[in-house]
Amino acid sequence: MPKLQVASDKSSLTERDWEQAALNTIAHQGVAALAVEALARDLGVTKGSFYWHFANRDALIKAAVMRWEDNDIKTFERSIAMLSDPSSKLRLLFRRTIKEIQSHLIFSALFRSTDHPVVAEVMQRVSERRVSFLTRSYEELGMDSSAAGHRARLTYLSYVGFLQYYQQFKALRMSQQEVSEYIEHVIQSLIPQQHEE
Amino acid sequence: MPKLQVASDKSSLTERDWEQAALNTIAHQGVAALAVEALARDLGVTKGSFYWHFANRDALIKAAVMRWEDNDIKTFERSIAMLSDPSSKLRLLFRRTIKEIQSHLIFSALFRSTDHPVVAEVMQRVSERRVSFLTRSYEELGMDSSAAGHRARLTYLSYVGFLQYYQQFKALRMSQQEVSEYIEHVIQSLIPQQHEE
DNA sequence: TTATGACCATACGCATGCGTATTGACAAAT
DNA sequence: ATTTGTCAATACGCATGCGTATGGTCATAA
Repeated sequence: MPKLQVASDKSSLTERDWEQAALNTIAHQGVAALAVEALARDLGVTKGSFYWHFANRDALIKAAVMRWEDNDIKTFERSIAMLSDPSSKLRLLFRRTIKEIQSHLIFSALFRSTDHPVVAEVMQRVSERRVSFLTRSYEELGMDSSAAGHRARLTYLSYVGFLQYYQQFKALRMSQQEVSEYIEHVIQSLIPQQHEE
Repeated sequence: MPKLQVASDKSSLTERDWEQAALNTIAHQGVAALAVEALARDLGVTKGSFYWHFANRDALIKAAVMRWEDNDIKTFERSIAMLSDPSSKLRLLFRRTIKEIQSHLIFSALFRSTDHPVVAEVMQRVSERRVSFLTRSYEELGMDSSAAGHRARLTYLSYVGFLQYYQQFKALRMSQQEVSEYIEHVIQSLIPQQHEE
């Protein structure tokens, strides 16, 4: 009979554990660097165990990436989507860029690995959702549909570029302070200000 | 005695030929996908030839990437640097994003491969040069030093993000027309307008 | 206490890709 | 005509990494 695995019981591994470890590797070294034998080593077992839990490497990637997407959606809906003022939404979203680093690192790594079909599919959906959200927010701030769409793309793509730059040259330049100032500049530059007279 | 190779003489290959082929592969499949045996196949020879021209794979990457950087600098200095009006410089630079696709594809591919030390070094220099140029241009347009720096980063990183998105989902969405409109929106949004009264 | 199912180790086959060693072909110089 | 230097083919060794096959351990259910 199947065993009921409790969180603290680390006597044996579950699919979840493997997916979690996979996401960790992806975050720091990218999808290409994800090797099952290395992963098994990290988890203190051999790959004989891996192939009991998953059919192959691709199945792991798929499961891990979809778990990330799921978590991404839930986190978003528990925070930003609950705000009503569009300007506040955007500001919070922008400032989020430097919090919850792990999730952003995964995002960035996945964005660079769209040669893998499953990853491409997921990043497709993620991009669409985020750009749509941004477009709606800019429309609510009074921009016309066309401008809002372009501004949404500009916003999203500057986010993509920032993460890539920040991740790859991280030991480099730009203190935490500078990053904060940069984000505030972006807020000033991209979010239309409401001058109520 | 060494043979003097003319451009049209394709009876045998030169270092340049290998570097050119390497850059082409990098542009379309990234640095990681660069394999000497596959490259030799593309050039119609075997790898026995490759190791006569280069010590190893890394030497090829280094030579190819540095050739690209060199060409990048020269192209820049032959066009944009020659303009005097900073606003014109920036506009031309932005609109360049959709021309000379090959060079942009290489840029984007290299930016995703900074795990390779030589590539990291080159992209480091390239990034610095471009951000510096943008910063100076924005300052010439009247922005203060701090704002100009941030705006330069925002500009550069949105460029990085755009290329990555455009490359990876290229068959997808966004017609040439849409891209043009997007670029014009970016120009409007990021370049301060001179209202002379 | 025996049997079953969950989890893992060991050992293998196979493909890819780097780098080396050796030999060959062919043009230009002597 | 012979030699020398340039470019390339062939064949090998080696490492990595995927996937499979098979057997072992250990808890729990019967």
